[in-house]
Amino acid sequence: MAFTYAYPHPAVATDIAVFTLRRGALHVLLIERGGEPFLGAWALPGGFVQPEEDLDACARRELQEETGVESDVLLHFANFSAPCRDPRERVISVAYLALMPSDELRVEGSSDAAQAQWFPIGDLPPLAFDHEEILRQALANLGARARGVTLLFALLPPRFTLSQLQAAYEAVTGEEAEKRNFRKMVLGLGCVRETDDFAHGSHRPARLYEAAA
Amino acid sequence: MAFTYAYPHPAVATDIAVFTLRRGALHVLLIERGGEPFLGAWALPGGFVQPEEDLDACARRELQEETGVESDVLLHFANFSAPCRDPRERVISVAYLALMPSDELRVEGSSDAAQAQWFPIGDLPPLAFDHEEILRQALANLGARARGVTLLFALLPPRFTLSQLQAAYEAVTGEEAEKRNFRKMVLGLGCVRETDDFAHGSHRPARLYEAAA
DNA sequence: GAACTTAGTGTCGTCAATACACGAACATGG
DNA sequence: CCATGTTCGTGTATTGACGACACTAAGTTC
Repeated sequence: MAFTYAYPHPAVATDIAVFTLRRGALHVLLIERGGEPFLGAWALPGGFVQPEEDLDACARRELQEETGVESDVLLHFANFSAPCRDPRERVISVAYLALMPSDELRVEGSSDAAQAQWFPIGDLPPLAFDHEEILRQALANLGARARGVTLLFALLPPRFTLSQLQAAYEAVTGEEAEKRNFRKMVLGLGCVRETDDFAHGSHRPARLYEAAA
Repeated sequence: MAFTYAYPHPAVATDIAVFTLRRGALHVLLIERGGEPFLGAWALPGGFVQPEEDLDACARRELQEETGVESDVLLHFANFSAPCRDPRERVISVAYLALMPSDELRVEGSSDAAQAQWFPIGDLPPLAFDHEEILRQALANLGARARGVTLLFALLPPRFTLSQLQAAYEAVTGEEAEKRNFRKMVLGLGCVRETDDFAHGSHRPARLYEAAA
């Protein structure tokens, strides 16, 4: 066995708050725990870091394992390290937030998760561990970063209308935006490029945009 | 022994980039390592998390032990978790940045540190581990947060002149500010309160300000 | 083809940020 | 003590950004 430092080693896990939009409302993905502690309770997906991966890779792997999806956006936003946040032993949680377009949801259970399910923000069950606090901070962080707009692309399909983008903006920040000003801002930022195609289906078709190079 | 999760446990440490201003230039505190690995190399202060403390407390304690000072500002900004960043075993580093007024420096060595010393940014020795990368990110993060101005109070004595504040702003962000506009901005933010005292010593005395309630 | 619904646009007023120059107050040195 | 030098401290005019606001355009649906 290799040398190890003479200090106690805590367990280290990542927890991921995965957000998506469904019918215009922000939802978060929760799993029902399949083991102790908190058997049967809802929790954020996540798991322990493996020896050969860094924390980003751990979060990406756990997300893949527990939801079957890969997210372009996977952002670390805080650590949670209270000594007793897990009743069994010390676990330091490295918290990430992830975004995905609602199309790509393939919610599946796994060994650690009896089931996985989307919950609307604002109608959440009680959560295991300190996950309510983690989720609170994830939402605050997401809201702050959403002002840059580019983050929101990860909540939308590859091509989207400006109305969709605005709806995402409003759902995430909680603030209403004025249509003309919002469009001016987005186009002014230069972060979208217009395509020649239009979204049909309801009333007047809307031009489709995509993320700029 | 209590139950432990059946996953390998990495070592977890905090590393702290402590900044101060000396003669108008931003400096960072480095220690000369007193043990292997990287014996004799310069490194950021830091150390392993103890069972009964959370990460913030760990950073605060290490800062106290290795520099003898307590900082009001101690901010987590990133994790560093490449599996091989420490040659002996896996160590996940939780990186903090701290600020302190140049008055309060009591640089002392310790068991882990042969000596501690302030280095000007821009004239740094080679650093141990991945500490050069950590420091780079700390500087970028500090620069971004300094625009809020309130963070800068931690670099100054309790009462300071607006010229001092502006010098701190310029040293940290690297950008020059226009005197009248800078004062307008600071006073407009309402984050400082003027006192009835003045700083004497050179030429015309400058009014002293303090952090607003 | 009439009615409905969403898409898309331009202007004006207000406010914030920028650039810019000089008199005031004190220290220093002759 | 007076002249000089240095930093402190202020106001205005211009410009660009942001917010409010109402109507026409284009398809869909009935």
